Amino acid sequence: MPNIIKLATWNVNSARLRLPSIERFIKEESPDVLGLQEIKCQEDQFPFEAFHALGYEHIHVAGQKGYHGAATVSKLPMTRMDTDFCPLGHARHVSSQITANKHNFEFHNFYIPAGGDVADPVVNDKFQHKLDFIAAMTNYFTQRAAKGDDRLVLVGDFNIAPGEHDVWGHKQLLKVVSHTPLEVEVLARLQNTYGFIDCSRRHIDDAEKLYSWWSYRARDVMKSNRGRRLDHIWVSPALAGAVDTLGRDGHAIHVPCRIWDKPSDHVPMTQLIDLSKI
DNA sequence: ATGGTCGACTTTCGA
Repeated sequence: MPNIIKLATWNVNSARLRLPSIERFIKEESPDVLGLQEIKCQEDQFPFEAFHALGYEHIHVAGQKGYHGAATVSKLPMTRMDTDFCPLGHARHVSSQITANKHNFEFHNFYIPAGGDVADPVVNDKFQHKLDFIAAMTNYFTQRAAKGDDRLVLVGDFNIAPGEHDVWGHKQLLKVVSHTPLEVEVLARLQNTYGFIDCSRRHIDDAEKLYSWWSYRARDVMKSNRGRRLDHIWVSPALAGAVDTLGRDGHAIHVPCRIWDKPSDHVPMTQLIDLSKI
């Protein structure tokens, strides 16, 4: 087992329909652990065999019929954790304790609610649900943070682009769900519980545009390039050294996946973790 | 200019 492992996250918008693309991504990038969101199937419909054939022996699925859903597939041994964040009972999260070279870390895979169209919790239940879901995460990690120096990885589709250069047009999107000041604030509050490190910005300047999602509705999606950085990989401070070994080269947002055949509207991202530094 | 497109599973919802 090498000392450097690769973690990945991808909102695939249907695990079954996207399976050929997922297989291609795995062959190109060989992640050791891959968190999937929006699998859009029940657990018994998840393509376990395809992942087993690619060496992912360990699979945790939180599925439901038709909508949402998260799954984590891993080459490394995992133990399922018992956590719950969704007030509506949606399958939007799966937490796993992972063992790598005798080191343990937790891998929390999230699909935070998108929040509907109107950025007002009074008139839009979906926006309120998004805030409630993030509040449940914040409560959980606040309690955890009081106890010690845990090795945590949080990944997934957070459905919030926090920074000015995490969207194609900051001013144009200030009232658009995913980039409102209120969402940015509650995400920062979640991040502050542990002082989570935003891996995409660890070695890339805040002024550089970074996107992980582009609407299906856009024409000439890559030419117009009206993207948002909705997907995230965060690590707790105990893993800071483990993400710094390779600097900027340790992280990647795999933009070309957006123009593969039958693409997801999100692209995957990867982060290397140097186990010798934990 | 306020559309437009996906995917699952229905005659519509969530994104």
